Amino acid sequence: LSSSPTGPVTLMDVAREAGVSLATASRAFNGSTRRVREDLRQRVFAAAEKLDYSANSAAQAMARGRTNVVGLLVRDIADPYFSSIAAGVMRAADGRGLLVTLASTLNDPAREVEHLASLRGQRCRSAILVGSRVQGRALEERLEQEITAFEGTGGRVVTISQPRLPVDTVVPENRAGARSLALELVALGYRRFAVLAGPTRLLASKDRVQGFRDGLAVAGVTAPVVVSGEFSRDGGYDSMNELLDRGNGIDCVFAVNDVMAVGAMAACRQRGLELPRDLALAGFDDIVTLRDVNPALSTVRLPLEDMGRLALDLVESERQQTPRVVKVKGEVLLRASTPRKVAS
Amino acid sequence: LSSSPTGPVTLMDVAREAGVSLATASRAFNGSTRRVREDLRQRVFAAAEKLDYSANSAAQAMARGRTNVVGLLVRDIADPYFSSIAAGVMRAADGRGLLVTLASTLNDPAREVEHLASLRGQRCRSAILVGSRVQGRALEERLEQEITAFEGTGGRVVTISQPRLPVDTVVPENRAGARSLALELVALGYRRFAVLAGPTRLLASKDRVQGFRDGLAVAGVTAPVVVSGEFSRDGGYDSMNELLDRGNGIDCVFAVNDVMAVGAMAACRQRGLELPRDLALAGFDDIVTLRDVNPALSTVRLPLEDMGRLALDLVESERQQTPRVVKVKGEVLLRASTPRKVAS
DNA sequence: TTGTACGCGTTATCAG
DNA sequence: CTGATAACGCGTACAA
Repeated sequence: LSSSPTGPVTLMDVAREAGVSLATASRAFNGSTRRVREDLRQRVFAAAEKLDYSANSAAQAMARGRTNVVGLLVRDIADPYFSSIAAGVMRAADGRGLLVTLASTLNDPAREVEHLASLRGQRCRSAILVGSRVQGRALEERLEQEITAFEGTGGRVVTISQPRLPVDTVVPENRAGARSLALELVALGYRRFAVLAGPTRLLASKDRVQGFRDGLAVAGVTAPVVVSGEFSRDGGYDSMNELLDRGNGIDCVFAVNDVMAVGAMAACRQRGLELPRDLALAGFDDIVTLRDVNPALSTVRLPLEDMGRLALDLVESERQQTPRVVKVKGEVLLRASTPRKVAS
Repeated sequence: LSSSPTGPVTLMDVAREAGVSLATASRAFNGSTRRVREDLRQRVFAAAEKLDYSANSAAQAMARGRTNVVGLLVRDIADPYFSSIAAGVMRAADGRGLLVTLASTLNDPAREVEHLASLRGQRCRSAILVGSRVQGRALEERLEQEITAFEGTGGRVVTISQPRLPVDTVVPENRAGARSLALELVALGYRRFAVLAGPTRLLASKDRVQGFRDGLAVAGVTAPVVVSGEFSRDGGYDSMNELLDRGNGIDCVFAVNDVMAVGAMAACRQRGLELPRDLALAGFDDIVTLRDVNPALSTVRLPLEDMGRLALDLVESERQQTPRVVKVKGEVLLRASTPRKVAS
């Protein structure tokens, strides 16, 4: 070989090997419109191939002022809600030749800000924040400030959540979905409802509870008993236990998300309650896990993967004057966990 | 303010604001051992805070020759096996102040190579390849070549899989685990086994099948019927259907991983077969999903999150002369899906 | 201890 | 269409 393996091979090496200038080599790869003579172009490619050249994207990032990586902030990648969305984002990113760097906030809004700052340092071209916004003006302000800083470096931000931030947002229709669900459950014959809610500060939870309440009110049914807990499987498990301990004559439970519902099922199972004979149960999201849960769980379906793709499309599209909002409908799915109620 | 918002604020801006030289500002942040006078140090930090400075990591990467991002290659982030490992990696990375960029190979070994090349371009400090190696010398050679190139840029590589590549590896004891499982199942009274295997080229599948075979042989039990399919839920579903169509008198099925087992359960359910009454079933991995599957599925537990952490520790530790192998034991977990068999 | 100056690998600008 | 050459933001010998 003409070059000894002294560190990584650079574009300069390729240029030398091809007998062209650095500039020409650069243009051969990413010159706007074919402005390089074909034979030279070929020579450059051949040289690159031979030397096993791989462009240093850090250097490109510096020269261009932007990377081709998009940052993805989720609460917990092991949660199927987030991992499905992540899969959607990654698939879309892949199609555009973008890289995805992932960070988990682990339920801590402060970490969300920290990580976003870190992504800013990386000069990510864009960031996708997924997960419910929380109440609290102080937190929100800190985040807004960081978003401004992020955008100041030329990056774009989008969220998948409630439209509380001045950025493009993919919004699941939590309220409307929960409302529809309530109506359908009433139509099935249920009358005494309970809701397993998440933390009160979580807006997604709040919206779903409210929507469910609305639906019941419209149907003229007694307001539900509400138990609050963590927005997780264990939260659902604990809340269901708490509910059962109280021992009121509930006939249908709505858990504000599927992971909670699934935890609630475990609680029932453990206490010898049989679903849906002894109690009906519904969730929200339609996470993939549900395919394998018994009895099949009624829920409000959100197109998780699509939402991820949508978010990436948004963040890669031309910036608009005012923040866009893409609403995503929830589809009520009635399954075995909420059969039509027979006259009691 | 003293600076107008002309693009991102650089270290230069901070230095100017603090009234020190660029070098001093740089050292204040990452000078090896306190070589900067305390008061200057404070001034620099104050200025950085005021200007909301965030170091441009692309520039740092160039100056240093390495990034603080580790690449993570998985088959599919929506698969709980991979998302649990990813969670472990990310948690560990977080503790070290590292960023994680994630890529999915989507079952295509060629994409694995492509993505690794892409990570090389990013000058990732390290890459973690998770997912079973496949048979095929050509693919392996291409991958080895790319690994060499990756390491040529100063990066480190580790795999979580079979130790086929000349890099540090976290190795689940597939064979021993499956062997133990077989022995325990025989001890429970089962005699006529079937195995739902993955693609024959997948080494993890191959090892597990072989281990299971070994166990049965040791116990003097007839060799199992083997059905091969995809290494996924749908693969398990299809394979189980195929098995049931054949209609031989199997009393216990071993699916080589949990997602396949879960697919197999769905197939049984759909055909009106009741587990474990009509058939016993066991899987491998102990993915989190299993918590919510009914009946509880017997399996061989792998400490997925720990494996992710282990991999990161390995890849961030001092490089050794010869590739290290960290073996991870599988723990047989007998649950409701494989009850002690009553005399038939 | 602090400051000056150079280099990292690319892109982009401006002459040829 | 091609080739010098100046940025890009930071780390770090080297000099003071």
